Amino acid sequence: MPNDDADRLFTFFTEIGIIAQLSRAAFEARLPDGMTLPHFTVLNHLVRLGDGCTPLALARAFQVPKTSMTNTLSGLERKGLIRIQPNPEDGRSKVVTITSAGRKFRDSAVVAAAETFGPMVEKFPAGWIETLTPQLAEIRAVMDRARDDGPN
Amino acid sequence: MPNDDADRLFTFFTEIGIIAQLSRAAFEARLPDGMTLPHFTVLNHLVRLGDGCTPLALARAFQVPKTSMTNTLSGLERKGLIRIQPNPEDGRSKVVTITSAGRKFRDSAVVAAAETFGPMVEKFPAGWIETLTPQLAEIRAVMDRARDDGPN
DNA sequence: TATATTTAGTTCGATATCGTACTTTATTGG
DNA sequence: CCAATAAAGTACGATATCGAACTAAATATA
Repeated sequence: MPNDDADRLFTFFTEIGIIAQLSRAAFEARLPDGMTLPHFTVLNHLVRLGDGCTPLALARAFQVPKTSMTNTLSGLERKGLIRIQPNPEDGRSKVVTITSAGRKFRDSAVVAAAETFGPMVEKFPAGWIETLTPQLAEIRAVMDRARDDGPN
Repeated sequence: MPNDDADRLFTFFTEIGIIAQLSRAAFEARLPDGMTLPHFTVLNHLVRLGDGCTPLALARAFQVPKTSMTNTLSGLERKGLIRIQPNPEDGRSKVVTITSAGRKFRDSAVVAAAETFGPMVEKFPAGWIETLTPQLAEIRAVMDRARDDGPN
């Protein structure tokens, strides 16, 4: 790879990183007390894609180590936003379900997100989000595959 | 903001966040021992934009709290990759300079980056990086401005 | 000039992240 | 059926991140 290509790539990932950091900080600033973005993200996933998945499935969905997911889930359970129960179909694993308090919290966080990002998005050029998102999704998919191939 | 818009926004930032996470993990896996992405990013900044800036300037450049920058810099100094000296022009502040070991390290990390991202980028659709990067930069600029306006 | 305010940096404490190693349960191969 | 291996989850330790409060130095104000 020529050096210029490396530079461009690096710039690209740097922009991605800074946007991720800024959006996370902006969103978390609106969240109550000890709640973090991962907490909300998990609740959102449970609402949108359904209950009853295992901790490991969640860890894979968000590309985090399972120890990180253990920590996130225990925080949510401590706050009464989810329940973690033994999996009747597999003694090794558990099943995560969202509580009604969890649903309520998620809904109010969606409102918070709207308030955080609403004023911002009005200033983005029209249609960018719609065209960028699928492109980013594809880039993500490529990176996922590269990762699955393992480090060669 | 309608709910659909909120959803789209959320999806967008989620993709951004996952790409940031994947790229960081892929890159750090190539870095020796205790080196992190922020370590490299600071060295890269010193090489590309020049030596002799203050810790606070670096913290602002990367949008991190100054306490985080203190930690990053002390790690780099411990490894002999930078020097931190008193600022002769301002008794409160310090001046950061990169050592030759730091330069050498940065150069080899650039190679590592090329090896990490080279095989990946070949699989991205041609030209995407070139068109996406300026768009992301503009989105980032909008978010920066929104942040500077402060919480209203 | 004397005091108040602002600025740069650090220290400290709380929490997040994540790798390693472990326990428990399932699955596989003989 | 039994041993070997794999898989799910957790405990633990190391480090990163970051907010609050602090110190020291510079600047503003009276």
